[in-house]
Amino acid sequence: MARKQGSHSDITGPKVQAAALRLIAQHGFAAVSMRQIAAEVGVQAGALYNYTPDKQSLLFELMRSHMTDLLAAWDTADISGDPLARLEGFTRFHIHFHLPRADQVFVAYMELRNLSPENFAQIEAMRHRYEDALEEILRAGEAAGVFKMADTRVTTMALIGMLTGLSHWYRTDGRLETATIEAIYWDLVRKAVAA
Amino acid sequence: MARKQGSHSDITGPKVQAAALRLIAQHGFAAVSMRQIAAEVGVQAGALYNYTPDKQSLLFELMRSHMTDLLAAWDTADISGDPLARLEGFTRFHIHFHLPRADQVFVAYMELRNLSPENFAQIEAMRHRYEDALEEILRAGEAAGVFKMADTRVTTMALIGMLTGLSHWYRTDGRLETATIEAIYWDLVRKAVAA
DNA sequence: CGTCTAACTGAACAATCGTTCAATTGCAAA
DNA sequence: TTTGCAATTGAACGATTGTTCAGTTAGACG
Repeated sequence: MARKQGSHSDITGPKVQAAALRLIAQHGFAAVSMRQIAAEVGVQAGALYNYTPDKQSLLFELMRSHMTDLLAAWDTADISGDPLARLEGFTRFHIHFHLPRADQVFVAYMELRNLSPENFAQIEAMRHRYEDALEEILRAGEAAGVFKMADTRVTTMALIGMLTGLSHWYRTDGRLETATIEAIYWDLVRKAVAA
Repeated sequence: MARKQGSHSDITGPKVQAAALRLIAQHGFAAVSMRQIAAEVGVQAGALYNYTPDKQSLLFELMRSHMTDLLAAWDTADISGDPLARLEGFTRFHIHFHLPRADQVFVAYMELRNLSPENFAQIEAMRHRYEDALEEILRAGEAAGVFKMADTRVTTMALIGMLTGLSHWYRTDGRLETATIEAIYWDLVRKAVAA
């Protein structure tokens, strides 16, 4: 019979994820030990194995849930309209979603090489779905004559790179609000693909 | 009395650097052991300490020499002319320099958090000098009225991010030549900051 | 040809790694 | 209040870590 709500399990589980995310983002997966994560949670190392079968699965679950959240949020966002409006929607959605999730973005980008081949393939597939969403918008705009690019696939990767790079230097305590950043980046994106 | 040229030292030294660079780029600094590097070189682990005082210094030297090469190449490039020509020069220089150095770029970006605070500060300062070179071009173009941006500093970071992101997905065995990539990216950069 | 020493080996060091598991704890249900 | 079991402890495991160092080797020099 399972424990009721409020039992330690329901509290410790999320704590493990949060501690692992923070520590891995800061020091890197290979540099963080299970004992460090356990200490941050306030338990012994052995207790972590009630919440993950092993260290690799812990990393994978962090990345998988981040990508799942991203794709779910994108589906919910329901960006529609003409290609220009959809491109603006994608740009603002990307920034709005990623800026408050600095640790997740960091881990999802930096720790890909520490995933097992099977786990890597799953994350990569999800990332690809997200990239394809942008590429589809660009192709629609190209077909409609409102966008003009030398190479659509390369432009997709270039814009994704520009948007993702933002998470690597933006600081929430800096001089710029999220809304300001959104406007600046949208200006760059819009002009870059303008017909 | 030092050994003459052709001694093992002159051969093993570069081999250590090359092996460390390749392995760290592939698996990450913390995930690579001194014994793995030694095995790749063809020596025992203890022999590495003829070429580096410790593992941390080995990483720092890889990053320092990469950044030194970059800044030296930029100084030599001697990009001049009107702001538009200089921006094109910077864009093409960046791609031309970075594309054949995928491992160095990877290590220089992914392993910053594994540097000691003093070493980090040095690398960061060099990176800043490079970013400033782009920012100066953008400001000159802005003053001349040939560029127009919502925020010059943010645009600098956005363009650097876009250009650097290229190294993360570009494969030398892919469908696109370096010259083609240069042209595509220059097209995006030029339009993004156009007045 | 014999000498010297840079280069390297191979073993050892204490520390730390991920993971397992019998024993203990403490709360919820009966 | 007693019972049952989820949650956790704490110790242990074999493996591996970065680093040191006395001893061996081999190639260039006098």
